[in-house]
Amino acid sequence: MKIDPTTPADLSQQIAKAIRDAIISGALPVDERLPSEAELADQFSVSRPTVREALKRLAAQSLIRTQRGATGGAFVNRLRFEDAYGQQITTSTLLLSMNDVSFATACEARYALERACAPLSAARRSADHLATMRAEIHRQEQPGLTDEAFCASDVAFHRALVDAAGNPVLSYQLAGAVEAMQPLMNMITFTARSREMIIGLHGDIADAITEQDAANADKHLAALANYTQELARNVIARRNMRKGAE
Amino acid sequence: MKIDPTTPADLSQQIAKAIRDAIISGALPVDERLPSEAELADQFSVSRPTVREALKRLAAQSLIRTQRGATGGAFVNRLRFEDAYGQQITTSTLLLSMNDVSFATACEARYALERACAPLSAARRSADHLATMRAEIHRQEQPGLTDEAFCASDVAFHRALVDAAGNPVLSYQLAGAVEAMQPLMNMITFTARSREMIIGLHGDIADAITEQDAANADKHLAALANYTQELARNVIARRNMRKGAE
DNA sequence: AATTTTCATTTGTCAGACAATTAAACGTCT
DNA sequence: AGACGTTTAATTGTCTGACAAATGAAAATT
Repeated sequence: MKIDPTTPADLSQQIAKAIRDAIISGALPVDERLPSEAELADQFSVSRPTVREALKRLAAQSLIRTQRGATGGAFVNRLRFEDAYGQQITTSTLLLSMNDVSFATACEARYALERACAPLSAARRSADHLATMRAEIHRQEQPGLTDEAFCASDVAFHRALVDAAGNPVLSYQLAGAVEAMQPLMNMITFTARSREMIIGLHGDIADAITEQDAANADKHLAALANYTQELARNVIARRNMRKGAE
Repeated sequence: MKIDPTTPADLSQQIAKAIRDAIISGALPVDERLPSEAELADQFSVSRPTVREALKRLAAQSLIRTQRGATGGAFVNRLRFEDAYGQQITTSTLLLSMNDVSFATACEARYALERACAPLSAARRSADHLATMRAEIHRQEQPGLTDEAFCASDVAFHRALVDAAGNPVLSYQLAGAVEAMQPLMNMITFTARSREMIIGLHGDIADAITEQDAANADKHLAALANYTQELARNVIARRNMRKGAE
């Protein structure tokens, strides 16, 4: 592993890239121990703090883990789906909040992806996933539920629907789309009436998945997508009216 | 922003989390300048190297950018879709290579997501996207093309198809799925015969998108998914046979 | 008024030191 | 010999102080 000595700035970034490339290429396999910080400093001809900054960059991406002590050091970390979920959700949330993505765009993406999962979920759903979906619907029917709790349960319902597809790659991809929507969904305060409608559609979807009826599941998901978009349009229109009245 | 003084280890991680939470919550808006490293060190009662390690963690996630000089410092970075693509691709690639995800699973996820885009692409495709797709098909027909170049062109074709949906959130999500597959696809050395078949299906898909025929686009994408899976099964079967003969 | 110079501020890097942690090596006692 | 405590060496975590490099603002000069 070499770094370019002609561009002196950001040594820690260059070192991080060199090590990251070695991990991606497979030259450093999972659980392999990196040389100690002192050895890396020697190899790259930099100081230990600079090496440490590079290692912290990699740790922030869950590419390495560190351990203190005699046999400690930095080890190549097996990137697990659960670890990646968190990063995916953080990134997606910030992308939406920092780039003026309209609710309509985010909502469209979310339901398009979710509808892609539905046929697989219908085919492979386990009793566990069905039970989770039913439990969340039941929770959503509780009258005293706060808007935040309702939205959280909504997310849990949809994640169960996605997980039912039994494809971890899909679950990972969808985690970002579904979870990142929650702050936007929270902006839309659900009235009792709209909750009723949504719970009804959740029930229809759960029924279709139970009966392994992919076409019906898709139909009801599409209906839910349309209803959500309509709700959002109303909320936005009302907000604009209020603004105009001020 | 406070950090927990009772768990002394990993101060830089705690500081990074505190600042990250402030960014996600919106307390630190885009382009806001953070206090200087010396000031942060004072505020958190740690040394400057520790603060720097925390800032490097955030820089690794593209949450901040730094600038030297009198009016320099660390600024909250607007996370752009292009920046997020890279991280998404790195993470997806490592997830697939480190977790023994089967080709079938990855392929299923990829085509499920891509088929979710197809109806939107059919409705909204621009002349630009159509031209890109045709150009890549033309490139794929060149007889002297290496396997690597063919795969790269394949990726470009599918990215144009996804981008045609005109939804940046979808493009972001799909980037990981499509690009991360490339190393796996490269394992499958395409014969001249299979290239012909794939190019034909690409043409069918491009035709359907041109005619804004969502149903046909989906049909041909499904056919491409099936054919890819079949190719993979053959390659794997042949490899196992060779292993058995040794 | 325009240009050059100086200067203060900030990040980037380095050297050296000590604390905390950890497992292995070592010694001691039964 | 084996079990159990002790020492020790290696390694990361943190701190202090220093200097270099970049950069914009202020001051000096033409």
